[in-house]
Amino acid sequence: MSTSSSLSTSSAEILVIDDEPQIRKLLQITLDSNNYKVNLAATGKEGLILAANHPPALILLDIGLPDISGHEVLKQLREWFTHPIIILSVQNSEQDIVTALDNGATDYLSKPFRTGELMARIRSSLRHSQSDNLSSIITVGDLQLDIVARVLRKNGEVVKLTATEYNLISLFVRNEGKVLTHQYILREIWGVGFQSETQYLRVFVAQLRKKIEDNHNHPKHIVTESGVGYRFC
Amino acid sequence: MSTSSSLSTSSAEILVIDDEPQIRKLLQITLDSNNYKVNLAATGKEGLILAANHPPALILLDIGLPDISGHEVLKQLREWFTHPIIILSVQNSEQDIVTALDNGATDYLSKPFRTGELMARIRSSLRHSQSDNLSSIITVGDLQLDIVARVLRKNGEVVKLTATEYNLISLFVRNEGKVLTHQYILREIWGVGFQSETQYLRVFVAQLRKKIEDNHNHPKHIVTESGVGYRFC
DNA sequence: CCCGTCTTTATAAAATCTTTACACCTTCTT
DNA sequence: AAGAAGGTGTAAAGATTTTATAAAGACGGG
Repeated sequence: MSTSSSLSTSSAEILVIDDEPQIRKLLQITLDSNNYKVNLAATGKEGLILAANHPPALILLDIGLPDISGHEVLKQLREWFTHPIIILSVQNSEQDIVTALDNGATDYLSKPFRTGELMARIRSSLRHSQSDNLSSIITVGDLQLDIVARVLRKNGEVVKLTATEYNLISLFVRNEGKVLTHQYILREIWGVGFQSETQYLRVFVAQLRKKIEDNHNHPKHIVTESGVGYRFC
Repeated sequence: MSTSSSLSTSSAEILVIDDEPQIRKLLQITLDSNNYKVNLAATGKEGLILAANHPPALILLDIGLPDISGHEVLKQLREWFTHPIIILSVQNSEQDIVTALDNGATDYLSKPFRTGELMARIRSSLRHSQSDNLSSIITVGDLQLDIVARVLRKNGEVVKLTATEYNLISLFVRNEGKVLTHQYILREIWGVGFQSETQYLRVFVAQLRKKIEDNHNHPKHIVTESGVGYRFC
């Protein structure tokens, strides 16, 4: 996966998947002038192939594609592609946005967009995905996650976790401050097909809380968002 | 993308569709002196033709037209026209207003109206249609909605909201400045079939106000439009 | 076969949603 | 301008859904 080393902030490779020629043109010019290497795909199928053959540092994906739905492309990409995917969608399609975020989109932008804003988002997303990779230790409050060693520490002491527990806390830590829906978590940890097994999640969240919270009756790290999911702080 | 650039705030083109000569005259003078370019249509048919031949930045539409009903004009316009349409209606025709808003009107004004208020509404609508580029963080006054993280902040602090409360404030924030009818809100949040449950809405608006308004007896954000719906500012 | 881990079941507790009741405020009528 | 009528705000009780937790059963690697 991380063969595709996103180099220093500029000169990173970006894959654009969009069926509208004028948008592709605009993005090509804009990204080019910002020192990104650009690859273009006009269809979902083409995008999937290009991404697989030559994994970019970031993907810009139009959700309204003609051949395969952008949502489907996103799902297939997310089975292996861990770098940022920014969604482009037409205005006011709230449902599209929610679905896309639930399917693992990093961020989104509504068309029409100002190119300046797009560039800011690209920079921000790349910065994030880099710092994820570079510093293998992420610290949140009294917790430290060592991604390379696959170890969690609380106040310096190793917390003994099972594989699933580790995967879960890792997902939480990497998405600090963001509400993760039950479905999203289940898909990330257990895989597609387990999205209705919310009870698994409850059991493992309870176990994690016993191990990482000072007072597991008043959890400060793993916060319940009733009816939606959990948020890690 | 931004091909249909409505120019800088003034000198934008406005199309007035109204059968009453004295209203047309008044609007012509008022708009003119505010640096808008004005086109006038006396009938619905004429208005549709003018709009199609030369799309304006905003349309002022009288709902009580003699030839085609204003509602019909609105519907036909909304099949392709995405810029603001402000409705003018006679007093006491709340049903007309609600229907128009449901059909995609941006805002409404009851005749007789103060020209100052009309200008304010026009400015507000134009400002919106220019920058309705939803970014993943939308700021309105002291509130910030982070759609990606699914979190609302007030002065930087996270506001604890239930799922329904969040859905509601999200709808409001994404439609800032626009009147949302009870029916529309109920349909968006609870789904079709709940459109007569206006009491739900009152309860949840009250709860939201307690959480986001400085003084919930004098709400500044969620404003009541009596008989019609709510407007978020 | 044993041990650690995952899955499933059961149930108590918590949070949220719905409904009711009533006071209050607007708007319209006279 | 006063009263009536209808719309709105709020608290709180009841109903429902969602969540937490323990503990039993199932599974699989060594």
